[in-house]
Amino acid sequence: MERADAARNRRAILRATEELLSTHDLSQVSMDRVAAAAGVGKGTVFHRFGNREGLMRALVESRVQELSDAVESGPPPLGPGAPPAERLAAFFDAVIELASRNVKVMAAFEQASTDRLSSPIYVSWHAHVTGLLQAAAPSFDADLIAHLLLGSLHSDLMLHLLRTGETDRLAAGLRSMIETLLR
Amino acid sequence: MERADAARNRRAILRATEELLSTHDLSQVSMDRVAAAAGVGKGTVFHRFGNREGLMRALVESRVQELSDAVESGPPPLGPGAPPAERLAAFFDAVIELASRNVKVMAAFEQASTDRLSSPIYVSWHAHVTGLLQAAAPSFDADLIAHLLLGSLHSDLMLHLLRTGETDRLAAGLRSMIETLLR
DNA sequence: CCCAAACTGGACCATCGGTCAACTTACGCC
DNA sequence: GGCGTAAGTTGACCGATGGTCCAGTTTGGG
Repeated sequence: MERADAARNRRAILRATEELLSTHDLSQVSMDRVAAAAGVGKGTVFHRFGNREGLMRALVESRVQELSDAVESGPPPLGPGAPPAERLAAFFDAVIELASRNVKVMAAFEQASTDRLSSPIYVSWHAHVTGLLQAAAPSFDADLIAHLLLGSLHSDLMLHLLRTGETDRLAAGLRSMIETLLR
Repeated sequence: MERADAARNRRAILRATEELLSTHDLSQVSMDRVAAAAGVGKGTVFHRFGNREGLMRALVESRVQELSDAVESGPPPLGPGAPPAERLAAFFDAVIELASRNVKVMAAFEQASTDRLSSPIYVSWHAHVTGLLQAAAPSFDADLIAHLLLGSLHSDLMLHLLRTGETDRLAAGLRSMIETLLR
């Protein structure tokens, strides 16, 4: 069980981190500053989240939960039921939308992460895409192509495109690419 | 003009950095250690390369020069002359080969880099791929697709695949993807 | 040979992520 | 309602890092 004050602090820390990320440059958001902004001691932050990576992962996870639910048990075309090709397209649309609304958070996580490809989120997304790809185009090396497609969501590119408000272009481009691949 | 001793130190520093990267974990390769391994003072390293990013970029550039030359003025299919689709395939084969032989260096550069997409190397590769893509498939958003394809070379994925000796799979997968796209 | 410019080295600095031991607080239980 | 204790909190502290600075050394053109 988590004590009430602990839960309150956890939320305060997450909120403060997000706030700092959205108003300051990533390199300016140190653990000290997060603690100060959240109104807690630095020790508390580490006690709660283990390390910087843990903090950022928790932040990403809080933003990603909704999507995971929709994919696992929501209505088609995102959830089960629709043809694989349509689910794929819907999934990438959804992830791009999510990522563009949270670029800073994603970037912070990537930067703090020692092994992106092993993070639970990446693993689950990769498994999902691989599955759909296998169903839609059995002749492909689905596992690999899934990596390639997911690589498009790297925060580098997202930031680059977001700066000029072109995230629609990314969605459209990826969509047409998937379409062409599966034809 | 660069003085003789300065040139000697520059080479020693680059050699030492590479040596350290190949034998130690990336996080263990600090600027102090590089300086010590090269047998020079830390100040010299910074005087020469400005900062960590500059060091790593110089290292990557030294490894990439050969490929750039081959692309600009070497024999087809890598150099000018061959049909765009073939040049594209040849280019990615070459880059993957290069990257797999220098993963550690690439990873170090990416990690030290504040803005990968603006680095001269990325920019020139992106321009090259965009040009070929435009010629081979005018209906695509070449600029964007070029970003997506180049994203496949991220050191994350390269490291992941290299650990199990699967870089051929990457080359093959990317090749089939390009082929499918241009058909 | 001489001297200005280029280069060098390493002590020094601010800052960072992370630890820890002393202290405080919440809450299940009687 | 009080109480004991497990859980939580804190900030001083630590070692390491990237980067600065300047007093001293070296180089090579005139």
